[in-house]
Amino acid sequence: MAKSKRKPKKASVSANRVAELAGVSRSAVSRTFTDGASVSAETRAKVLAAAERLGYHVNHLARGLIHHRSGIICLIVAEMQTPYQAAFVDMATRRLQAIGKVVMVLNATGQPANVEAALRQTLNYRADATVVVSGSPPASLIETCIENGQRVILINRDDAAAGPHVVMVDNDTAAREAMLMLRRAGCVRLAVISSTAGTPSIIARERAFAAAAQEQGLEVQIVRAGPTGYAAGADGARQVLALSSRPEGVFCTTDLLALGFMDAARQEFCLRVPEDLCVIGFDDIPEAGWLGYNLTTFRQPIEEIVSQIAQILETEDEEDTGPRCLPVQVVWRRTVRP
Amino acid sequence: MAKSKRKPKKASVSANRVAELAGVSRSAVSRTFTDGASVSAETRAKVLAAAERLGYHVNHLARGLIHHRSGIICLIVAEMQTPYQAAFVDMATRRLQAIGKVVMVLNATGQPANVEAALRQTLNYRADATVVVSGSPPASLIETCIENGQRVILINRDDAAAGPHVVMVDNDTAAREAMLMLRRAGCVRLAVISSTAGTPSIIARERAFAAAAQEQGLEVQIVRAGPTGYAAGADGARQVLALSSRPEGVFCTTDLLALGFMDAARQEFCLRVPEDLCVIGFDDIPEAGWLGYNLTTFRQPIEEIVSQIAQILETEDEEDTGPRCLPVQVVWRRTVRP
DNA sequence: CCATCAATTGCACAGCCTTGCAACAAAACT
DNA sequence: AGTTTTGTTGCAAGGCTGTGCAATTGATGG
Repeated sequence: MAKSKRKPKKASVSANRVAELAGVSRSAVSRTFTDGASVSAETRAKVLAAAERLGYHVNHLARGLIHHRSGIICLIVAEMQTPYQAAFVDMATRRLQAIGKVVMVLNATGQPANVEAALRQTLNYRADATVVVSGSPPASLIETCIENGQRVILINRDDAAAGPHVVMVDNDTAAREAMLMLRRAGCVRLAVISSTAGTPSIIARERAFAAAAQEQGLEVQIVRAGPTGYAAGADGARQVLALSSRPEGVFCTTDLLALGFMDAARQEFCLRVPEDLCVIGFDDIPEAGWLGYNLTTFRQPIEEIVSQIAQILETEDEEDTGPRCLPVQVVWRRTVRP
Repeated sequence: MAKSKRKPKKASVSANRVAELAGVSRSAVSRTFTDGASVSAETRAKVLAAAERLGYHVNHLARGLIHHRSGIICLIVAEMQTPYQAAFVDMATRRLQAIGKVVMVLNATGQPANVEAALRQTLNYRADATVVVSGSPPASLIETCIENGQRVILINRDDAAAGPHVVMVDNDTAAREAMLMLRRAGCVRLAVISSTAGTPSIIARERAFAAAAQEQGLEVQIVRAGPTGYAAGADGARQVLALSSRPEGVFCTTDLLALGFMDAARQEFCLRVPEDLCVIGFDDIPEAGWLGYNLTTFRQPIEEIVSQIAQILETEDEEDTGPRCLPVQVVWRRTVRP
């Protein structure tokens, strides 16, 4: 009588009905739809015909019940409307579908509690694996996942020590390279435009850039004007360019920050890029290549990251191969003087 | 023996084990996790304690098996990396999670066959409903969905006649309004920059704009330079602005097209917007509000669309309320002279 | 003290599928 | 022809949960 009570509509057609119509046993139907099972061509044909006529589709819920694996991969993600995350989800769904998986997207935007709720769903649906792109899941829940035979794959977040698989990108090398690029362009006063999000990736980029600069005896100003995004980049520009000695070279920890920064620099401070100011981003989102920006940046190897995920999924053994670190590639465009 | 054979890892903990540990029947466990079931506070507490200790999570696969509804909503989408689609998926996952559903994303980018495969998965997992955002599913499969008691919700595609629910946006009124806005800004030579995608929405916008212009006795040039996106917008500009009598007012059927168009117009033809050229877009993606663009456009009411979806899902009766058409709102910025 | 009632609990079945096992038929071989 | 091999097929059990029904319990009222 509760509000959640729904009438079961029309029961969907089951293997029983197909078997009946085809004049074979239910097992035969099952085997027809199971790879590698032993069925004669004749019965197979009969079954397929009957299935087609009735609109039968194997119930993956029941199948998952038996196999202890549902074929579902959970993707825990937040801020999905940002270009980088969107591109990632796009690529991931495509690749994982190609290897016969299906992706359940759990949006963990907002409170950290949402990550926990998302991870719970993962367990409820007996997902084959969980890919965490955003947010930091509580260690206890990760443990539960693993104890239940589930795999957890962390992308660009090395905080959780052992257990889950980790795929990350070589933020350090990239950030150091960025510093050298600005240095070679003749920039002396440097700044990092970053965000208050404080994700492992962003922190790593800030730190590595600052460390590299310090080794050269250069001072770096770090500005975090808000949550990662265009607006924070623009605000960062307003903070940093109003100073008497404005920076000549800027490393933005995200492309979106870089684009906001450049727009504010040009519109509100009448600065030219790269003549007055060199800018480097990170991610290589599509917008970075637009005519108005031509942002020099580092390409996140999304395809490779997803390939690593696919590879982990297809590997039998639970060997902890340690974190996999992928190189990033610099994309030269026109916001840094050569 | 097939390659797909996997060892079932560790069997996850079932209600049986919890019942055992708590010293109650398995039914008690089940009822503890069922809303509105009759359990004493005492046993409930015992069960919860045992469940916590064992890391038990209700198996939604088995639950779905009984209820004939899995709690899964399938979202069939393509080109997910584009800002509009990404924003839609973001909003949809958030809202649907809030009403206790979980979203399975099926990427139908590429061949039309992919849509069919996606719709099959929908049936395999006994989804409560399927939301089609991209692609045109074959009518026969939609029929199968409905026969199996599943709901199909089409967004911005009115092609399928009866049966599924349809939520769409008032493209016609918006496009006519766009025409009037350009007219009032004093533009006489008009153009529509569109794409070769040929989705119902885009076609509707083209047609309505052209019809409105014709009523005023104005000629309109329609250019489709490629698949919907930034590049096609820039190419459209190259085609249309190279002519001797270039248009003064341009309606782009998508913001992404508009941004590409504007960039090419400014960079490659040294035209000023809106002094030399007025531009109107459609969607109101975040990029449209960036400082360098300030694009006047029409806001797609994403929240309202998703609200409609939620409302359909929460309605008991399968009454076909006919297509729901939502108004779009004009967002005045600075690419059209007032 | 007994009857009545409500609340709780356990049993057993249903829901849909996969698969080991055994039975079976046909084909291949000696 | 008899025997072994190979390939099919059906039976039945198992996986996990929700729920109708009946039974039990405790409380309430006369």
